Amino acid sequence: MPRPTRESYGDQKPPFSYIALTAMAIWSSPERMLPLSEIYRFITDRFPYYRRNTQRWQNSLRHNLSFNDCFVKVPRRPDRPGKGAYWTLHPQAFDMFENGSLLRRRKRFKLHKGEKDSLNAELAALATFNRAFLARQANAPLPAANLSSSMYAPAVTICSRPSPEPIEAPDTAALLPTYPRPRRAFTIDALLEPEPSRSSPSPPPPQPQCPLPLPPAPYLLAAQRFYYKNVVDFEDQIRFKRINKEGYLPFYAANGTLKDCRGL
DNA sequence: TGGTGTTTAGACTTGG
DNA sequence: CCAAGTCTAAACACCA
Repeated sequence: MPRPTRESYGDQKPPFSYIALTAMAIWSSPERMLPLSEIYRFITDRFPYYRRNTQRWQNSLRHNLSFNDCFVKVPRRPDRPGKGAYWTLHPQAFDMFENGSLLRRRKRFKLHKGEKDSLNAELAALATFNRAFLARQANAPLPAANLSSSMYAPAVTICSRPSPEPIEAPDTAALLPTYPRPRRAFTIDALLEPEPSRSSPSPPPPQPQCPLPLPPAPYLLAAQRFYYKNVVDFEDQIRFKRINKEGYLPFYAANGTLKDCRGL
């Protein structure tokens, strides 16, 4: 029995749920997040079955994105306006599919209320920041370089393996910025690194000169760390060897991307 | 105005 | 058999 490949489905409906297809699309993207239109494109590119009746399955797919906690909507960067947000997988959802099988999930991925509230608060803060940023930029535009923030889609790079370091459950409280603080590059790295030393011998006390509340709890950094710990290492453990018997994906995760298993 | 996102509802499938 | 998971449809709101 030949291995199922993405090409072998032809016009047949692939044995993947919409959740799995969406996760696959997100997973395959370099930044681990995609706008809705790109998710559509991933699916239609790879599975000819979905090139027809688009209204039906796209409605279902959108339903799944909204309904399932495993998908997280990430606001666009303020300097990259466009239609719709980016979608990513919740960090705890990376192991949602048992042993890499995307046929059926173990169980529904459900956030506890506290977790959901916390996540919503983060995203709401990010959206608020966007609005405040745009309002301020309308008065005094900032150089574009200041916007190379990795907090927004699609600038987060989850696929690149960070330098080896002990990875623990992200302590979001520890990642909260302190106030007041001087203006600095608005990147996660910049926000997390120690305050830059100043050349002046007696630096003035920090002034509350940053009128914008910085977004709290860099959720995306947590996602990045979780990805490194649970997905990148995951590739070394399994390569979907039971692909024929149980219909596992013809892909495996490697270096942050999906590779084709045919020929393994 | 069309694409996007949310919500509800019901039917069907699957696993325990 | 029941609960969980999935699929489909539909209505509606929001926004670029």
